[in-house]
Amino acid sequence: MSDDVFAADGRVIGSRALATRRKLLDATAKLLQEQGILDLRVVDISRDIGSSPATFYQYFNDVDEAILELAKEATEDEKPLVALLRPGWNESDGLERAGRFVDAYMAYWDTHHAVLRARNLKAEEGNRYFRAVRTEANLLVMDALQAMVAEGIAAKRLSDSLDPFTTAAAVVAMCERLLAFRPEMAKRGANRDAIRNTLATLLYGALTGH
Amino acid sequence: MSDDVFAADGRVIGSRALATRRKLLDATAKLLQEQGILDLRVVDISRDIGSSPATFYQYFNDVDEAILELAKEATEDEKPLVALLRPGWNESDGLERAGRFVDAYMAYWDTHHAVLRARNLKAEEGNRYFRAVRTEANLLVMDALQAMVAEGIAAKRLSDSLDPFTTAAAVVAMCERLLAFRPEMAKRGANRDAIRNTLATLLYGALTGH
DNA sequence: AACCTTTCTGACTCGCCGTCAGATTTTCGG
DNA sequence: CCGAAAATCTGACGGCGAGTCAGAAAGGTT
Repeated sequence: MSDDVFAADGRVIGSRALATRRKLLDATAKLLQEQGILDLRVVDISRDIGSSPATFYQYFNDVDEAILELAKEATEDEKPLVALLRPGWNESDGLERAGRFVDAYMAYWDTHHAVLRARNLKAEEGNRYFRAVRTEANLLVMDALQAMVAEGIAAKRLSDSLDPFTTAAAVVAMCERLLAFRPEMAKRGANRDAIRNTLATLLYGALTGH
Repeated sequence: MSDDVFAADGRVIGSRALATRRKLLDATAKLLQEQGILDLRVVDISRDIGSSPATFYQYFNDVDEAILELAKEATEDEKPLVALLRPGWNESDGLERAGRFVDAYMAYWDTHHAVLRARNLKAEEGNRYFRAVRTEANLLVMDALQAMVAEGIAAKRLSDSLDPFTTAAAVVAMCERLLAFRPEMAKRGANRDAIRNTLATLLYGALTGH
């Protein structure tokens, strides 16, 4: 296993090329945020770094491949969130623990909003690579959630008609959707605190039965 | 308000043209299901009805406009679901009522799966018309859900840290996501009954506090 | 049948994608 | 510091589907 980075044709690239590749990725992230994924053309990304489309294709087979790389980078930042999901929310400070998790998840989404929405969009479209990255990221959180649900069922705090995997998927669905839609929900009167507290209360309820 | 149907250039169309338009819509729905929204080209839709691309553009400015029409038709079938969402789930048959709603919602998604996913995809992409159709459809259900949440809070069964609108959005998010993902979740071991019962239990819990 | 309206389509232009041959820049042994 | 080899970059081109338009075909009316 090496840390070598490859060009689109498979060869290992040197430091100059690596810098060019990095510039392309940064430009992709920037344009993704500024003008959305639909108007993201290779010619624009290339122009942004003062280069030609052919250069882009030296490093990525298409725009999706660049976005996929950004999505993988974002997944790294999700890993620390799992530490906040440990059994024990049924104790007296459970609701506060739920709130801390929601805060961290919101901060994560704020940082990577454009890339995460693009990732989910591509996954929805059926792109297998984005599906895989998304699933990997979600499973990080879902594994921890499943354990909490299973514990709740074993302790008879939660109904045994709950399937732990499906419950975990539902919880992640709530979180992702409310955070992905936060800007639009604000227009309908749901501000940051309302979302934060509602989400924390719902998570606390679904995971502890209280 | 008339029921006249218009061509892309705004003129009212006759019965022959109406039939052609209908054929184009049906072909669009068929190909949407068969090959997904990404490979849905105007040339294919036209060829499917034995016509030319120019004919398609007589009735729709682009493929999105045809899909939008299909999405509006699907919304009609969602309206009856609201009748299943009435306050009173806190009574002894509450869980059964939740189950009946989930059954109806699952049947609705089974029927319109391809169109609803396409609608949500376009809404995610930021298309304002698809956003509007989706919001209209979701508000049908969310209004009823909000009323149930508000009642639960008033009766002290639910925490007052829940925002009714946000809670309704979260519930819809759970439902849509689990149903949209049902085929993929099945591969990870969550079958139809597991999803049905988990969803009913979670809804019952979030809306009644039990 | 002659004429008018509605509907349909062949053929065209346009813009972006992705490729490739060759130009340019960097690296490195001597 | 030079020249050759390797690495990197790019101008120019072919291809494909979108969308347009002038005129052909079909249908309706008297």
